[in-house]
Amino acid sequence: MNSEPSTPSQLELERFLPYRLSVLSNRLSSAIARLYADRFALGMTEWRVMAVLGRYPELSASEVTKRTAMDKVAVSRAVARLIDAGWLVRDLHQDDRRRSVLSLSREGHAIYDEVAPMALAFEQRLFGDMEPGQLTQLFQLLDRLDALDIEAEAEPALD
Amino acid sequence: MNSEPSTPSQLELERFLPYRLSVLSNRLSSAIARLYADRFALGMTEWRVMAVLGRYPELSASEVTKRTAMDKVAVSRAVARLIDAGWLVRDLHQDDRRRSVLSLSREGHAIYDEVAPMALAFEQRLFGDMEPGQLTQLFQLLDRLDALDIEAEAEPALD
DNA sequence: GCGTTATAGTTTCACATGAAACTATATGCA
DNA sequence: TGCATATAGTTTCATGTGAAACTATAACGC
Repeated sequence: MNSEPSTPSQLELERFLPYRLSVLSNRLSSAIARLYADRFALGMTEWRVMAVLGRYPELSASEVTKRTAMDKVAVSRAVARLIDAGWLVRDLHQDDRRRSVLSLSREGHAIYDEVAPMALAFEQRLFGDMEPGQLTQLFQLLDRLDALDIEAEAEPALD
Repeated sequence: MNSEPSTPSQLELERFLPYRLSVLSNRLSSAIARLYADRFALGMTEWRVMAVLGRYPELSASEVTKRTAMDKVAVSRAVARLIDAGWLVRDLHQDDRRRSVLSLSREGHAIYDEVAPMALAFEQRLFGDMEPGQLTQLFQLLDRLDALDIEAEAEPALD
């Protein structure tokens, strides 16, 4: 699967960047999931919610939605399961009773404290030996792509 | 969502590369899917099968599986749907009647000829303005990560 | 205040997906 | 040959997922 980019005129899956990213990212995601799925009964969506709340407690569900780039249905379900498991507590916002206020429970935080370092070590293992400059470039690329308004492109006027 | 890498000790989703890749790749995939999902009744798995067979006809299902990095169940289903739609034809291998021999039909190839350039244009729009050297580095990074034996890491001995 | 509209979050439904079981064919070996 | 094992591909089943509908609360306009 080696490759050399150069404005190809034929679609070559191995050299097609969106495809390469998709395959890679799926591999990484399931490898990371293996860090916690077996030991704790924890899916990727649930772990993402915990990861955000471990760092930023007291978020509402929609704030979690924004930070995790998951949709609100997924967050709702993940939160329900986490509360059910006792790893998350939900309060209501004082001034706006529609909003929830989510935080990890003591047990949830214990899991977070165990899983987060494993995730970081994993990342370190993958990218740790890159030169700082390259890493910076990679992040700049990611930032640039994130900022791109991709959706509007496909259809001139999407309803 | 800006970021600067530096062996962080806290898990910050915005700076966690596997997460960033996952979010980006999902965005790209659905943007590309929008290129064909509406116009033709075509899912991502089916398009990937068509993309491979458009370039390399006469593959077996398991060869498609390898080239698309999809699992064989997904390929099997995609192939069934594509045959049903009349975009794919399946023969049996002469010497090994377990193996199928898959190729796009005339209609399937017409669709391929229409979608493939759109996909390439999309890629070009995203990555076209990168410097060649940077692109080469990106591909080298992808190749390196693809080659990494990630799975074995999570559990010392996975049964 | 009161009707309209917006927002937070949940539930429903229809569909996609992966693991495991299964069928069919081929290969290895006594 | 005939039995064990491997491989190609399909089907089944249980679970995950997003879009749309829905409920509840808040904000806005008059």
